[in-house]
Order: sequence, then C-alpha cells, then structure tokens
Amino acid sequence: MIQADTLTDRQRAVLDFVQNQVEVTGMAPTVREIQHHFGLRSPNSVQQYLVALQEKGLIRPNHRRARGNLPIERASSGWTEIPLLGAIPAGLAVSSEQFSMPERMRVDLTRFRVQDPGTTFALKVTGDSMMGAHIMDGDIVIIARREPQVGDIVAALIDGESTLKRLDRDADGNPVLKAENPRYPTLVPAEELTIQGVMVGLVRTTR
Amino acid sequence: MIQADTLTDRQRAVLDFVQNQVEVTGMAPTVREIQHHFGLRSPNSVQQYLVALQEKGLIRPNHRRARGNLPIERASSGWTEIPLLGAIPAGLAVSSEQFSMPERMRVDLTRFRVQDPGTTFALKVTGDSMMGAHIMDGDIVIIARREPQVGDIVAALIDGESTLKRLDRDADGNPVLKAENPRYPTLVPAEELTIQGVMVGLVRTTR
DNA sequence: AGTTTATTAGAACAAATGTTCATATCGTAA
DNA sequence: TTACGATATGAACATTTGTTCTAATAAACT
Repeated sequence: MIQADTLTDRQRAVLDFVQNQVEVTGMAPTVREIQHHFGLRSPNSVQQYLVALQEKGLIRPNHRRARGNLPIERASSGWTEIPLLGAIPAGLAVSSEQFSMPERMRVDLTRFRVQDPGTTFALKVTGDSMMGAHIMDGDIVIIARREPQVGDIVAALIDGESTLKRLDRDADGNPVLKAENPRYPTLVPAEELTIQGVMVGLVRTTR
Repeated sequence: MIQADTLTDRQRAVLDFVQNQVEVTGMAPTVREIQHHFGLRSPNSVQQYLVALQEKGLIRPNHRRARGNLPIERASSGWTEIPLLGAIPAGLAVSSEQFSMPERMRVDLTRFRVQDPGTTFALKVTGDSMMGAHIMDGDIVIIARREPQVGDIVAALIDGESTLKRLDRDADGNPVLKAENPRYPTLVPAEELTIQGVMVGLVRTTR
C-alpha cells in the first residue's frame, strides 16, 4: 500500500509523534506542538515534514484546519457508530438527520465490507420469523443500503412495519418475502415493496 | 455513571453532532463548525451548550485548544483487539503470548459484558455441529474465560481438538458435552474435560 | 407578577494556528 | 565544483478559533 521505507528518520519520528498524540489525546497535534516536542525554534521546520508526509500519503491533507494533520490510517479505520433501531420508522429516509435520537452502537464496518457508513444501520430482531436462517430473537442485524439480490435477507417495510425477510421470487418471477420459519406465511406484496436494506452481518450477545 | 437524561433536546443534539464529527472526521468540530451546522448566527450560541456539556461531564474541558471539545466517552472506549483463532491449539494456555501470530479482530467488548480483554478470544466456527443453537459455519464466536454454567455454550478441548458444545449434565450429574445437532453424538468425557471458555457473543458476516 | 432557564444574537478581542518568504548549513550525488 | 535534498531559523501574515460582554426573547416556574 504505502511504502513507509522511503521516510527519513526524522520524518518517521514526526509521524510517530503525530500518531501517538492522536492515540493518547484524541487530537492531532498543532504545528507548534510538534515544533516544541522536537525542540525546534520555527514552526516552519515542522511544516516541511508535514508536506513531505502529505505527499507520501501518510497524513491527511487538510488545508488550514486546526489540528488537521491526522494520520490517514485513522481516516480509513473501520470503526463507525451506526444507529441501532428497535424498529425502523415508517417512510425511512436514511438522512441521518431524520432519526431523532436513536441508540447507537459501534461496529467494525470493514468486517462487514460496508463502504458507506452513513446509510448503514443496525436493527434489533424481535420474534422468531427468521429462525430458519439462524437469526434469533434479540440478535442485532447490520443493514446496509444496497441493491438487494434474490436470496438476500432484507429489512422490508410492510404495512408501515419493518420486518426481516428473505427476498425470493415466485413462479412468475415476482418478488416475494419469505419468512424463514414454516409457521410464518410467505408474503406477496400487494402494492409496493419497500426494501430498506440488505443484511450484511449479525451480532449476538449471549444472555 | 452519567445521567444524560438531564440534557435538553438541544444540548443532546449538539453532543450528538460533536460525537458524530469525531467519529467521521477524526476531529472534534470547532465552535463555528457547530454553529454553522445548526444555522446559528453567533459562536456564542454554541458556547453555552459547550459549557453546559462540560459541566455535566460529557465533554472534555480543554481550555483554549483548537478542536478541544472531545466527548469524554472517547477516553474510556471499550475497543479491544482480541486474537481470532481458526482452531484453538492443543494444550491451550491462553497466555496471549503463546499464540504465534494469530489474526486479530476488533470488538466492542463492553457489548458482550466482558471485563477482562486479556483472556478473551474469538473462535471461527467450522462445521454445523451447533446449528441447533443457531451457530453457523463461518460464524465468529467470542469466548471469555469464566466459570462455565450448565447450559452454557463452551469451547472445549477433546482429544486435542477444540470444538464448540453445550455444557450439560447426564442423569448421574456428570458433565457432558452436547452438540446442538441431532446428527452429532453427545460426548461423555472419558478422562478429563478441559473447558477453554464460555461463549459470550457471536459475529456473523453475510457472504 | 416576578424569576429563572433555555435559547439566540451581535460585536469584539486575544490567542492559537496554518502558511509563506527569504536564508543558511550540511551531506551527498552528479 | 555544482547541484540538490534534508534540515533548520526568523520574521511576518492572514485566518481560524476560543472566549467574553451585553442584550433580547420565549417558555416554564414560584
């Protein structure tokens, strides 16, 4: 990916310091904080390391923002907070502003191969309609907004209520929603079928 | 811990925005960035929310530092890296040093109510012997070192090989290991029963 | 009625901060 | 030698940013 071997000792030292400060304080250091740490007498001495590290793609180019010298590694970290919903509100519109104040949970989205954290959310499963797919009551399902394929497990909006179903097609090729439990019927959407997202992962906590 | 219920809607909205910005950009927002996000026309409008949040211990008091309004929650984050094992090596001894160089995965251990990250590990499930407990092939199971109870799902060492089983007792009160799949036999340990840990959680990635 | 609290606004200041220009030293490569 | 890159200094500038003071409005509370 990035060959850090082309760094000079000094450049590496600066990068290490920046990374460490982010780790410890939660903030990237200012130019002058770096300056003082290395006992330099001009902020410009630091500036040159920063442009070098930026050119080598190790530090985020963040023009004129205070404490903007973040190591890129951090930028591409998979950690994200996503809303955790008991039940998806009708109408949806995952505008992130819409949700008044849902609980949030933290996940490593890279694990679930999700690229767009903004439209991803978690859904707490209630009921046993998906038991056949080994999804239990109380499980938390990670839902991503993407084009559903036949066979995907999807969060679908039916009669204003959101449920988890497997997307399938009937003999005529029309989309139907199958509950993975023989005690529940397969649903044929009467009018419209609103699919809110596709399941990409699951998190279970043993009680 | 912290009673966030004493927050006004507006204060909570500000806190949410700050937390979200930290999560997304890696930097806490400046006063004016918050100001513009909420469409306020004076930085002082924001300032009052910040002092309120600081007094309530929700934001780090960071006098006069640019982007110093970090949520305190960040300091005590529950993120941990634990080893992810394909199969637990015989003999075990979860000394964390023993494993040559296992893959690692990141989890929010607080979610699984684990207090000791050092002795916690993840185990990739192979086979369908626990299908009845809705644990599928490919699932990753979080295992904590704790005293197993009857009914717990445990990682057990049998004949030098590690498998996932449910701990149960037979008619005589002796511990037995039950596979949650009728096609697999219940195991009565001949000599000794080594239980490596108790399942506290599960993470599944949909392929 | 008076009082408090939450909210917003406007103006202004001082400090913090990123950036640029000119200059100098040292070691190495051409 | 000359040229160049890495390293360092000093001065200066333009924003950005945190902070403070004063003031106004609306809602809730006493």
